[in-house]
Amino acid sequence: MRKKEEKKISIAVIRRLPRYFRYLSDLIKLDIKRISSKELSQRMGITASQIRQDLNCFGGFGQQGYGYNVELLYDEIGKILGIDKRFSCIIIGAGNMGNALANYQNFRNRGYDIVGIFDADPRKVGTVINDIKVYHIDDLESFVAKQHVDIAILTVPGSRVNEVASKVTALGIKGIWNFSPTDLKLGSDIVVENVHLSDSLMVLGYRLREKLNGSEQ
Amino acid sequence: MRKKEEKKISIAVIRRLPRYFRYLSDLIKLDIKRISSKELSQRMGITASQIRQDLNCFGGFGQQGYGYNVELLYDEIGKILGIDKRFSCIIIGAGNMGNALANYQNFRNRGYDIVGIFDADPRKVGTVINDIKVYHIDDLESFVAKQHVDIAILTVPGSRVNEVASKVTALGIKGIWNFSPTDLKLGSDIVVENVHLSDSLMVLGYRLREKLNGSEQ
DNA sequence: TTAGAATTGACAAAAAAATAACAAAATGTT
DNA sequence: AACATTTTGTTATTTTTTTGTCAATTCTAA
Repeated sequence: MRKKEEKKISIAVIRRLPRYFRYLSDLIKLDIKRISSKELSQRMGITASQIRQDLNCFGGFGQQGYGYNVELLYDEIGKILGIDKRFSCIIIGAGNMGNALANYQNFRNRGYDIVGIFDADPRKVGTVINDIKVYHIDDLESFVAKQHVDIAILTVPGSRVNEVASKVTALGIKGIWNFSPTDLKLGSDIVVENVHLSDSLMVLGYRLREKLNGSEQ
Repeated sequence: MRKKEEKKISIAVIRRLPRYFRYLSDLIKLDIKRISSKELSQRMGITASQIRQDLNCFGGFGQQGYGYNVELLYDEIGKILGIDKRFSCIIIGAGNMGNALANYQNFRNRGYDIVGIFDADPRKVGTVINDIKVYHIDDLESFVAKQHVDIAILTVPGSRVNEVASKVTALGIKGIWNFSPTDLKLGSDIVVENVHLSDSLMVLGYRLREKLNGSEQ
């Protein structure tokens, strides 16, 4: 019932956790109290074996002959993902994507507070997006000196992102959520998660064309 | 020099292609004419072996003792990704994310034309975003009857997405780029590419916390 | 209370992916 | 022109990931 000690967990497993979390959240909404790995596997379209093995990386949350208690499992995965802890985030780049992210209420629910938005455009500075103030990028240093920031969300053009990322790193921010198409070249003491939308779209295009061509034959 | 016949290419390889494409584009901008798998591997932070093996899934684009011709390789990967072909896309959901995507010029450069935006909110209908008209969701059927649509980009709330996805599927659209946090339950004749932003952010949070805790010890 | 059914956790096997190794071919150098 | 160097394409090996199996445990129902 307690957590396994220090067996390095693969990133593939980690990336599945939010999905489990979503499905469990849905089960709670449906007022389902218990679930077997078999039934969950059918809902999620993966194997029961994988679910059991994934969950066992973190400890035995289930019970033989019974399955998993939905609410308990939800809480446990939430703890693993750190939903109970809060992160302080800033958005750099008040363009369309920055705007969209600033307006996402979901992030706050998941423990991510957006405490400021930064941009180089003086016309944007001083405005407010979803109750969050827009500051000039030059005020980033003094802002970070006053208020701790865990994560910088970068929605700046690809041409600027390396410069901004260096600045952010120099200020001691340890996490970057990068929306620019450019890969960041940074040291190993900073965690970067990329969201390359164009890449994703191109993969969709490839798969779609493959499917369409395949059905012609 | 010609393409390998019908050896099924894994999705892991496909997902790396856009990244190769980006790096080659950068090399062209730097006016670099040739590159070895070794040098590219150093730039990209992966192994040379992987690059050679990935590229060989599609054919021998390199030359022993020389390496790869940057421009040629760029063109070949472009062809594989179908950059030369065009896709007709619509955005469903004219909220913040829909707006942001409608304003991305990059998609058009990559062969993805956004030909219409749809929303249920009558206040949005009739407006124009980045020269693209916003229509009422009820006009989707007649729109699709007049104009072929390959891909639907879904930026609607999670609560609506299944309903919208069914409608889209019924109209014969074969590709979905899904931005809602909900997984879509659809038949196998439709290709779905998910962009689960919350999932990505939670993974960043996990990795960041792991790093911070790890350095404490 | 007992027997049968269900289901996990752990381990084994299989499959997939990544990396390494190397012969073959082209380049560059003297 | 000869030879050392570079570098690919391909095959072999290793590692990682996924899937399958089953004893042990708990539940359920008579």
